[in-house]
Amino acid sequence: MAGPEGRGTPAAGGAVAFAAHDHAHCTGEGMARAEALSAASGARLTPVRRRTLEILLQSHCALGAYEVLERLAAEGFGNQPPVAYRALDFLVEQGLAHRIRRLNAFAACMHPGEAHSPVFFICRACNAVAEAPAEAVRRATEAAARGIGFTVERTTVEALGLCPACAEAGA
Amino acid sequence: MAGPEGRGTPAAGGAVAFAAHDHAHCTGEGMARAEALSAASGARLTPVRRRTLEILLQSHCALGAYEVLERLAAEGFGNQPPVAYRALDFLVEQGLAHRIRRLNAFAACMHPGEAHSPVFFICRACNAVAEAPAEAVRRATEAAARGIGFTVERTTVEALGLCPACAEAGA
DNA sequence: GTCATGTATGTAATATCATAACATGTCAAG
DNA sequence: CTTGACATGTTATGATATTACATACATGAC
Ligand SMILES: [Zn+2]
Ligand SMILES: [Zn+2]
Ligand SMILES: [Zn+2]
Ligand SMILES: [Zn+2]
Repeated sequence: MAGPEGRGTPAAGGAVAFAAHDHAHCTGEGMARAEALSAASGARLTPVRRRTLEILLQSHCALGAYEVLERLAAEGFGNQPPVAYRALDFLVEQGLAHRIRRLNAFAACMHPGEAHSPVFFICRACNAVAEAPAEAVRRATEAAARGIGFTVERTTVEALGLCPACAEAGA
Repeated sequence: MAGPEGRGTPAAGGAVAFAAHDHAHCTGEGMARAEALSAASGARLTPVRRRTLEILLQSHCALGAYEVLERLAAEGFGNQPPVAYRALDFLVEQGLAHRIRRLNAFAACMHPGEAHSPVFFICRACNAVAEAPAEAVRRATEAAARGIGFTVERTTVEALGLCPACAEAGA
């Protein structure tokens, strides 16, 4: 129902991409890709999981587990934390969503399927979040790891700063 | 009193550096640098703050705020969460400690003073943590940021994987 | 000195995030 | 129809973090 909203002020948003664009398209596209990937991998995209992904895509924001839970519960799914955490963990494992640790929140992946090591850019003024592929960052991290004999399996890269809109407004 | 210990099993550690080395030296050296930097910048390294840094340096591990609090309280400082969080936040702001989000923990900085954008390597088997400078990672992140008009102020880079010891043991 | 001001600390209460443990339901293979 | 694997629901609790307010301490005017 509601447009993009979530963490941060409603006015400011918390959008997963900075540029304006067609949300409905994102959502439809995202669900279609998720379906395809799940079918291919044999992962079971059950009703709660599917709906959880839709919620993330529709909100187009980073949402806390309890925000997701609220929406799920309002639609007749369980209303206890594990319901949301389990669905979210599944999505993260399948590469359909990401966890953003600085915000204690989750966001639908903008590039599912493609092998990617995303960087998240988080605006400290409006809480908007953008996911960008960053192969170069991954390579640099692994180079540093080799120097100390560490084997990298996953990396979390989150940058805090100002989105284009807030930088302009603040200037 | 106790040697290095904290998050994770006492046996396994959670050390802030993988290689064996002289803890006492680290601690003394670390406190001396902290003193010098605080004097230079005018920051007030008060008793709680000073002791908090010592605790991090001595433990030589990533410690949770409540673990730090426990130790502070045992020495007569306040025993409520804000006491620990305030001291830890101060240290992080001054660049004397880092917050490790994946572990909900804090660790003394191994390279205070030097401008650095650290990468943390976290062993998923033994919880050991190593801090490594990674200028190349910062540059790659900023390059990606420029592409979308984002202004980076701080970055968090945490890599999960296997430390040399655990990789060998597991192999 | 003492007064006002800013900063640091102490404490109580509460908010927020996350998981453990167990019960119930669903579905397909045997 | 039973069994086993997996998903979901629910209760309870644990772990992490912050708000709000009270108190103490420093510093610099007056
Ligand atoms: Zn992604
Ligand atoms: Zn912004
Ligand atoms: Zn450091
Ligand atoms: Zn290890």
